[in-house]
Amino acid sequence: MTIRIYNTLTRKKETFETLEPNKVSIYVCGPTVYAKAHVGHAMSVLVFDIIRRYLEYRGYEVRHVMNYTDVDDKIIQRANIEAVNPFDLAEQYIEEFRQHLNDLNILPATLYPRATEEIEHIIEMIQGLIEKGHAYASGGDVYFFVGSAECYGKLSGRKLEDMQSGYRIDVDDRKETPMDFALWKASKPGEPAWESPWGQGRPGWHIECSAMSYYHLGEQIDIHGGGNDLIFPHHENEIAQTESLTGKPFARYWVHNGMLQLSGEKMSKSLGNLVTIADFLAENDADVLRMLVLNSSYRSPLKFGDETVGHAKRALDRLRMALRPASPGATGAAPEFLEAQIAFTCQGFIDSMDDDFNTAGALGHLFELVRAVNQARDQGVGPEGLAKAQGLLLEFAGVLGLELEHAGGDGRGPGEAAPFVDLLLEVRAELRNQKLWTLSDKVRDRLAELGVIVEDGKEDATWRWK
RNA sequence: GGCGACGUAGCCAAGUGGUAAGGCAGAGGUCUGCAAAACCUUGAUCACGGGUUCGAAUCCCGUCGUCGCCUCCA
Repeated sequence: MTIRIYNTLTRKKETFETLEPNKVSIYVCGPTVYAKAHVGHAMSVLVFDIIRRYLEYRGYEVRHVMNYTDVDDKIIQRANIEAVNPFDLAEQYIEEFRQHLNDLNILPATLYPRATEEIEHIIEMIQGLIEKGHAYASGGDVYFFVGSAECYGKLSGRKLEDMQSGYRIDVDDRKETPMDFALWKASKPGEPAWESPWGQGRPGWHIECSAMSYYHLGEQIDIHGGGNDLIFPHHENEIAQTESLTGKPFARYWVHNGMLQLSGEKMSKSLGNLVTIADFLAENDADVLRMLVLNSSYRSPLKFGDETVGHAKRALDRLRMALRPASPGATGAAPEFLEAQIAFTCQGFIDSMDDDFNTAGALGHLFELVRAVNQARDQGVGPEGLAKAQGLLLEFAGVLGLELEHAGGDGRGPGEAAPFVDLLLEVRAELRNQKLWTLSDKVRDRLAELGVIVEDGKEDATWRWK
C-alpha cells in the first residue's frame, strides 16, 4: 500500500516517501501571463489537481504552491504592442486564469506567489549565489555560472559539452560561457524595473521559481511539477540555482505532464495552434476536459480534437448514467455480484492510482462498477441496494475531481427551462396514451434539437440536457 | 546533429516476465409503438528484426516511425 511515482530525475518509478511524514510539499510552475490560457495549460493544472486530490485522499496534508510569472520579456513585448501597462496586462490575465481554475474545479493552491511580489527574495537568492561563486554580475546583468554546478544536466540527461557544441546557443559577450543563463536582467528605459545591487532591472525567469519555492516551501520539497517542456532548461536551471545555494537535493520527485497536441503538434502560444480554455468551456462541461485527461496517462502526449473530446463526453455520460435511480418500485437488495464488484473496484482503484496515478486504469475499474450497477438496476435492485455502489462511484469520481452530480452535458442543470420541459412531457404523455405517435415523436425530436434528450421509461419519461 | 519519451484492436487506452482491463465506434440480440438508455454476444499476440529465458507485449540490442526538448513555452 505505497504510492509509486515516476521521477523524471531517475527515469524510474519510485516509492513515494515524503520529507515529513504525512505531509507533502508541491511546487508547480504556473503560466506566464501574457495571453489567454489554452486547454494545454488546463491539462497541466488538471494533472496536478488530480495528483493533489489523490494524495489528500490517501491522507497527506498537502502544501501546494503555484506561481504566476507576471514579469518577463513576452509580457513587456505584448504590453508595448497593445500600448498598455505591463502590470495591468499581467493582472488581467491572472484574473482570467483564476476564473478558469475555478471553472475547471481545481482545488485552490495553498499559495499563488507572483514574481513581482518576490523581488526581495529573488535578489537575496542571487546575492547568495554570487557570494558562493556560482553567479557573476556583468554589465548590469547577473548570470549563473553553469560550470559551477556539479551536476548540471542531471535532470534532462544532457552533458555540458554536448550543449556547448550546439548550434542554437547565441554567443553573448556578457556571458563567460555560452550556457550561462540570466538571473537578473538590466532594464531598458520604460521597462518594469526594480532597484538592485546591480542597478535597475528585473529577475530572470528561472530564478523566480527557485526563490518562491525556497521561501514558501523550504530548502527541499517533495514534488516539483510542470509540463515536460520545462524540463530543459527551466527545471534544470532551477536545480542548479537552488542546489548550488543549499547544497541539498532540491525536489525529491520531478513530475512532468505530457503535452496536449492539436493536430499532431504541441498546442502552444508560440505555434498559435490553440483552443483557449474560455472557448472550450463555452462549448463543454469542465468535466469533459478532466475526463479527457483522466482517460490518458498524464506523462504521455494527449491528442485533443473533436474525436477525443467526444469520447470523453460519452464516457462521462456513462458514469453519470450509472447514478440514475433504481427503477420505480424496485426494492431488491444488493446482489452478491454487486457487493463483490464494490470490493474489487475499491482495491483496483487504489492500486491503479497508487501506481503513478494511473487514472486510465482507475477509470477502468470505475466502469466495471458502472456495469454492475446497471445490471443490478435492470434486475430490479432497489434504491437501498444500489446506494452503496453508487456512493462509491461518486466518492471515487470525487477523488478524481469529477462532479458527476452536476448533471447536464454542458454544465446546465435542469435550470429555468425545467418547468416548461416538464409541461411538454406531460402533454406528450397524453399524446402517447392516445397513441398519437407522430405528434409525440415530433415533440421528442424538436426537444432533441434544443438539446433535451427525452427517454421513455416504463412508467414515465425522463429528460436530460444533451 | 545531441538528449529524452513513446509505438498495444478503427479510435482513446490499461497491463512491464506466465498466453492481452476499460471506454468509444461497428455488428448481432433483449427491451421499446419507434427511439434513447441499459443489458447480453462479438474483435487484437502487442511497430519491425534479432537475442536472453522453460516462457516476453513486458528484459537486452538494432531498425523504422511519432512526439517533446536543445530559443520563450504547461
